[in-house]
Amino acid sequence: MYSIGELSRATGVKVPTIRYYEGIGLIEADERTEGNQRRYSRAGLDRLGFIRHARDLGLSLDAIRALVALDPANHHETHDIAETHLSDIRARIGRLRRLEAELMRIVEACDGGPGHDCNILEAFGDHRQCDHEH
Amino acid sequence: MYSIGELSRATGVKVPTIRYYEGIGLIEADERTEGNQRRYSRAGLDRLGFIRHARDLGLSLDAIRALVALDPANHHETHDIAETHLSDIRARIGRLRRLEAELMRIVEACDGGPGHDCNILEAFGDHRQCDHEH
DNA sequence: ATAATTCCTCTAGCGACTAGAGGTTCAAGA
DNA sequence: TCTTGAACCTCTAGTCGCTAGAGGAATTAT
Repeated sequence: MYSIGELSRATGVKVPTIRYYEGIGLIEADERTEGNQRRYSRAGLDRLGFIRHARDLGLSLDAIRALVALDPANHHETHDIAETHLSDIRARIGRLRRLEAELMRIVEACDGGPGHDCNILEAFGDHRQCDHEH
Repeated sequence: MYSIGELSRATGVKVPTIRYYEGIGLIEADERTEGNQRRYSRAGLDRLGFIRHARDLGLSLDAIRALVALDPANHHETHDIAETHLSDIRARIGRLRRLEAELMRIVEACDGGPGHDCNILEAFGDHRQCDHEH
């Protein structure tokens, strides 16, 4: 049996976060001591490790809740959740790439040299110089 | 002079958001009518447009606050803020690319076919299969 | 004059935590 | 066995960048 602190060190999830997860019904302690302290089994540790990993992958707690509630035999849904998230990530990469291009344009609006004419602030404010919508 | 609704339509920033920006001291109405309604000048509109654009670029309100407080002649700092943000965005793209690779691995852990052995949930939970840290 | 629309302030909620107060329990050493 | 100190407990409130809603006042159009 692990204490909450041991669980925290083993998974990398902070102690208050573990309690927060319990508060929203994502995990539960397997037992409590006489003095009301949480004790976790190996299964509890694995479950939290799973959640940690999924969070690192960027899934929302809601998506994770769906994931852990799944019948392990029913992997269609698991697949769906993973694929939905994959396309989300791809969309985000695309958006960030466009931002990157625009920021490069803005930074290049000024070469940083002294006594130089620089319109970087104007470039920041001006939508019309962008060739894409946002 | 523009009403808050006109400002909202012109910039694409929602009315409650404009009031929120005022609440945190980012903008101010140039005047109030007898009946206490906000009225904005063209300069106010431009300022909000600037903020909108910078938000779209992913800058935090704090970064924007720094940006609008700058002396326009001092473009070193402006440059710095833009470049810092640019490298932030590049780091985020890198991270998302790694997540993409891992999610692809996870999705491929199951071909979705019926009656097939699928370890997608295990793949989700298992850090050891990743070749990178997170 | 009336009706429709926009506006006002204020409070509370979202996700996913994080920080702190104030008090209790546990584990290890003397 | 006692004592210390670390770890634990619950509870509330704060973070960021909004968004939603209540309940009422002002403006605009007919």
